[in-house]
Amino acid sequence: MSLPHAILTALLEKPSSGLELTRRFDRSIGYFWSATHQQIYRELGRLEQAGHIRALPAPVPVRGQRKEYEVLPAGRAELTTWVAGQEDPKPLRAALLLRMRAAAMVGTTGLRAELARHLALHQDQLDEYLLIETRDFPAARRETEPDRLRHLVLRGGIDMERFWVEWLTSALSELGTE
Amino acid sequence: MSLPHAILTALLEKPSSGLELTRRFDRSIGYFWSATHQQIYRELGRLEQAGHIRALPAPVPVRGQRKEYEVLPAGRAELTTWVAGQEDPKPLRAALLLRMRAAAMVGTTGLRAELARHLALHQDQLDEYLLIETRDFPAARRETEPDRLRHLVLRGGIDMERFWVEWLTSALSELGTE
DNA sequence: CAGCGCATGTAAGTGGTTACATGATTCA
DNA sequence: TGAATCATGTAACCACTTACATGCGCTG
Repeated sequence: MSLPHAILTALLEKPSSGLELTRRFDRSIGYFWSATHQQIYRELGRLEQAGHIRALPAPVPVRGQRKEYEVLPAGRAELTTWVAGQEDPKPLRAALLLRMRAAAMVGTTGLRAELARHLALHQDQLDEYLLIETRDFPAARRETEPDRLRHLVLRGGIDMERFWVEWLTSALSELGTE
Repeated sequence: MSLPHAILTALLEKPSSGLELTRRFDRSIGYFWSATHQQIYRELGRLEQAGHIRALPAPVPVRGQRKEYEVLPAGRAELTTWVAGQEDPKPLRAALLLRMRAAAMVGTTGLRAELARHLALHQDQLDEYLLIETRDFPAARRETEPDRLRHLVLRGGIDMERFWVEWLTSALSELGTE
């Protein structure tokens, strides 16, 4: 039940339309909670139904017409409650690790290429995060609490990508060139 | 579409019944691809249907009677093909990071406790993995390729937990005691 | 033979993915 | 005015989760 709270957070940061949200999920929010536009529209409907958000007054509500949403007090309250809640970490779900374990039984044919491909992808992602860090969080901007929190989140993404880059590098070197 | 391949791998390592598989998923396999017994039974049915596995001959096939499965050549071939396949890494899905980002908007009340709780959980998991490592992968057992691969997988789990422990530690210290 | 644990299943609900549909706006 | 793009949505499907159902075998 995290998507609605992801949307509430995004809308608190800045009121947006469905498509704007989709783009912001593709960029920042989606780095730790991705969502497609179909999910987002469905959830926007539910949140409006529940009285957590509302569409800003528009002349005529027609399909295809841009609709901007903002968070209502009830929505902010809901999010505040959720922040204080508990949820156990989900066990890791890594198909690549599974592939490697399977390779232990049926041979490593084709595995190396996939490891190298993932290494490149994670390296790219890491570079992108580091770019965002220098752009959005220069030393001067790490003063206020909200900024420190958002920076911590980004640090999480950065360190996660570092983990993958290091693990993949060592895996490739251990597998050798064959 | 990874669950059937997880099951094929497990059954290649050792033919098992549904419940045995469930237990093994709770232990080793589930550390990177978890599954409940309901998923496993359903998938066993599909795999048998597809001719990838078969139930070992039993006197009378009755409900409630233990059924042992083994992998057929077609199943091994399917797994071999899958190992050589490609699949992009799924974006991270971490509710805790989302909570922190939400906290940047509505305040950190209750957040610290949850971070501390997760830290303890990840620390425990890390300890368990390290125990498994010393037990199952002493230096002497890292010779053969299958063992080296399985050890790499475990190393992935270990380093992932280390990442969380380190990130949570630094997050807690940065948040202060308040 | 009652109760409990083992083992295999069924059913309903939820969240996420993929494919497609439709209206509005802009611009060549 | 036709095509491309923006924007909002519907529908079908699939994997996973949660709750429950049923049968076997052992033990007190």
